[in-house]
Amino acid sequence: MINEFPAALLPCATRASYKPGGLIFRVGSPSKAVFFVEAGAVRLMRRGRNGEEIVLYQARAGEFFAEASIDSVRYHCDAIATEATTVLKTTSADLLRLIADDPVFARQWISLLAHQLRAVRTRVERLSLKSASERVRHFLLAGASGADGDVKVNGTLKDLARELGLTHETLYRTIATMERSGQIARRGDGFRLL
Amino acid sequence: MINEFPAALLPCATRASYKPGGLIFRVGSPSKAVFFVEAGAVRLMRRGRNGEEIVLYQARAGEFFAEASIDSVRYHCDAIATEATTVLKTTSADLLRLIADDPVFARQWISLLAHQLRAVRTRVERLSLKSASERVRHFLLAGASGADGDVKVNGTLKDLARELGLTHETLYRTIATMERSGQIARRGDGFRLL
DNA sequence: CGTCGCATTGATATCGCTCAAATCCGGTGG
DNA sequence: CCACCGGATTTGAGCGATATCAATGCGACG
Repeated sequence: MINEFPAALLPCATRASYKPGGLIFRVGSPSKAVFFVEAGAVRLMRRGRNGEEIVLYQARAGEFFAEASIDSVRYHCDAIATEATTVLKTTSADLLRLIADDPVFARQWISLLAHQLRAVRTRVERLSLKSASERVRHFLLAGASGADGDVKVNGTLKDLARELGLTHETLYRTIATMERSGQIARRGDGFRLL
Repeated sequence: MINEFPAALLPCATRASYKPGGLIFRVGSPSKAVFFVEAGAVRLMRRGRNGEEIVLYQARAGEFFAEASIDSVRYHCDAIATEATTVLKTTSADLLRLIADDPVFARQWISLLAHQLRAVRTRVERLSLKSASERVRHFLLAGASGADGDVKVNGTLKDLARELGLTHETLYRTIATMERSGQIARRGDGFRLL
């Protein structure tokens, strides 16, 4: 897995900084670049016809975003910095050149895309669950990476609610109910499945 | 986009046939191969804890599946033929060799993964919509490829319901309501957004 | 001709959404 | 240091949409 910006691309990359709420690109604009988050966080989102926010992806430090736009003409979503953020951006052309010239990098890039694909499919699976508590349980199972089984939540619970396809009120209530009935334990921003 | 099996892989590929309902691989078994559907259809699915089916992907003729398993140890879902199906299967090792040796194929494979990624993200967006009619509308907008704006539904409406994260009863009712109120038109297995 | 699965519609219950209000907490400016 | 502000968190009340259970028709297929 790539979690550093490839050195071979550094010469062609440009650095950009954004304030919280800053717009990086907009849905429908020509997709010329692929991005890498150096620091901060970026939210990829679209708006439904009623104006509700749909978060497609939340990219954090060390992650690429808009990776799939290499052979797409336009961006399919808005990209907005949720905090103070610096990104590196390369043109699709440069990236394609590196892929063509460097088989090792091509292999890494394929791994990256495959990993993303598995992650998004996991999310589809989660959103296919009909009950709120099942989604929370699925989330905790998938994220069970912490040593003691604790899952740390990045960002606010409100953000998590959006990721789970729930309103924040429902998520708060669901967490409270699951905690009371002894299904999960909570410690600060960490959760554990019991 | 790749819609034929790459000739360079043919020597290393093996062909297999399955009857309707035949099991191709099971969740948790070691992922050694990547598959290509020659004819028929394959459903990638998991089961929730209540036994309900969650369809992750429906692969049809000319499509790969389990593409993301190249650098994964185990399959994360079941693969089942929904009709009489023949597949070509290659080992991950052979595929990786081709990627390393043939930059043009590597490029095509990256396009394939990027395309899959966009498709799954579209589905996440759809599942994030809270109302049944919004999901139907979103589906028809995304699939608006037909000449006269008609979207042909592959498979049964029951399958579509699963893809939209709805029960089949709700989908039937939603379609009926939208048709009565003039939002969509229906002609056999084709639908149009008005 | 019987069976099986899809399509369709009805009745009902439940879960999550919506609107609303109160509290908490971190940051900011005076 | 304190007052204030905005956003997150939490809980309440009520409603509506969707799931669930149930029944029927229909076509395909053996």
